[in-house]
This record gives sequence, structure tokens and C-alpha cells, in this order.
Amino acid sequence: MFRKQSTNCRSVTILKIVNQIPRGKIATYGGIAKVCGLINQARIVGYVLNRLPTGTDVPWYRVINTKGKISFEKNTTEYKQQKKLLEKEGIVFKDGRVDRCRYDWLRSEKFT
DNA sequence: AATTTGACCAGTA
DNA sequence: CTACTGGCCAAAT
Repeated sequence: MFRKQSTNCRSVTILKIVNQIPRGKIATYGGIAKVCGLINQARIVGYVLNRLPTGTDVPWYRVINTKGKISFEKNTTEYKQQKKLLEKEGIVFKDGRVDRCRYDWLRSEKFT
């Protein structure tokens, strides 16, 4: 069942945004935070994603850090899992980094 | 109650 | 490019 995720309204907003990330696109922790009106609070985003239940419908794997990389260590299972899911959606990794054009959807649309 | 930790970031040097 | 700093704040200890 659902563990109590957070009674906090911020996490609800964050999850809402993450759910809106288009397939094959990428968002950054800071970008999500900004859209939620939370400047310099990217850690909250990471924290919320961290405690998502396994098998959630939330596309957590489409969220990466500002360097364009996955925020897990390279040899971890989590890293491989996320990379696999992203590649499945057509994301191309170059030297452990995601192609820039993949995470510009926050900039261009209504969130500018 | 106080301190530490963490899937982070922007600025500066 | 890398390295370090200060900031932010919910959970865990």
C-alpha cells in the first residue's frame, strides 16, 4: 500500500510536476523546484523522490541533476536501473551525460 | 531538542 | 574544466 508520503503540500506539487514530464524528456531537480516556486530548494525534490515507493507511476527516473548526469554512483544498481529506463525512452548518454536537448522542456514552454 | 544526512544548486575562484 | 562555499529544509539519529 501507500506509505504516508508526505503531508506536506510541496511534495504534492513536486510529484505533480514530475508526472508531467513528457516521455523521452528530462528535468532537473532545480528546474522542478523552480516551477514549484521553490528557489534553491532542489534538495527537497531529491528527498521526495527518494522516498517514493517501488513500482510507483511517477517517472522519477526522468529527473537528473543540473550537470546532466544521474545522481547515483556509476556502479550502483540504482544508476543502472535509471540509465536503462531512460535509454528505453530514447535518451542518449554521452560520457555519462544526457544530451542537452532532452531537458529543455522546462525552459521553452509555459515555465519560462 | 539538537545535530547530521542527503537522488541538490548557483556562485565564486 | 575542477574545487570549494553557503544555502535550503525534511527525515533520521
